[in-house]
Amino acid sequence: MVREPLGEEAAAELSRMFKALSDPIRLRLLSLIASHEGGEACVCDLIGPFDVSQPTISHHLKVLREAGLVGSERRGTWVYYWVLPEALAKLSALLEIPAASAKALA
Amino acid sequence: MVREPLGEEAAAELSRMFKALSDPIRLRLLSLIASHEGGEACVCDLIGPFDVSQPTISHHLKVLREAGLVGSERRGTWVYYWVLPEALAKLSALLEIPAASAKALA
DNA sequence: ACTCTGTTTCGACGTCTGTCGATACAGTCG
DNA sequence: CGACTGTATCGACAGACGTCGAAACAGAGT
Repeated sequence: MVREPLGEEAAAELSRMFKALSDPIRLRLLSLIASHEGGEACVCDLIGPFDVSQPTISHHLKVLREAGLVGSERRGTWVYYWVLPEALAKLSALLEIPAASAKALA
Repeated sequence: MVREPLGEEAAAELSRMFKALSDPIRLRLLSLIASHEGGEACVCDLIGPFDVSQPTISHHLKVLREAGLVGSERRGTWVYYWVLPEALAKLSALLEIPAASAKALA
């Protein structure tokens, strides 16, 4: 991000990912999934902690999935979600500002 | 994010920052500022690269500023913006998923 | 003081987003 | 097959968001 001014297409794709993270419920969902034992969680584990309805949680999970941040799979009765680490790593790397680039050190 | 399930307040604050990054123009603005010589840029440097009006750019800069991602200061005729590295570092660290936590390695 | 340039604020408009209840779909177990 | 549980989709609605043109504000220079 510091080296190149970030082209239009790249910015569009990245902004879609960040948009998925721009809701407090989705952030908490992601951290619940990531911190869940085995690295994955069933939808039924994700409804309890929130005050919103089940369809709303389902909607948020869909947003996370379509942003490429989580994967999902049905196994029998339940649907499991897990985090896709490459996606988060991509965003994390983008936000790393080399200390030498900070204004204070210029 | 992997260790603790991310409390409501923390999620709310972080989601505000991610929301500021959820627009392609704001992402490009941020990278333009970060990659600009000296680590800061004048608003007049930030208008040219975009197809939107100047008030719209000003609006986006305000969003970035209120999210705590950039600082700004008027010096004479021009207003300068710079990135606040601590804020980006905070988000970057949040998104770092230890490899051992990935589902594939569980 | 006046004007000119750079920047922000204001008011309005159409679109997108989060939420809900109701409903449909998927699998399991009698 | 039929009922039951878990999950996704649909349709609707209120509120938030990105954008614009017009207007206000801030400094610099004449």
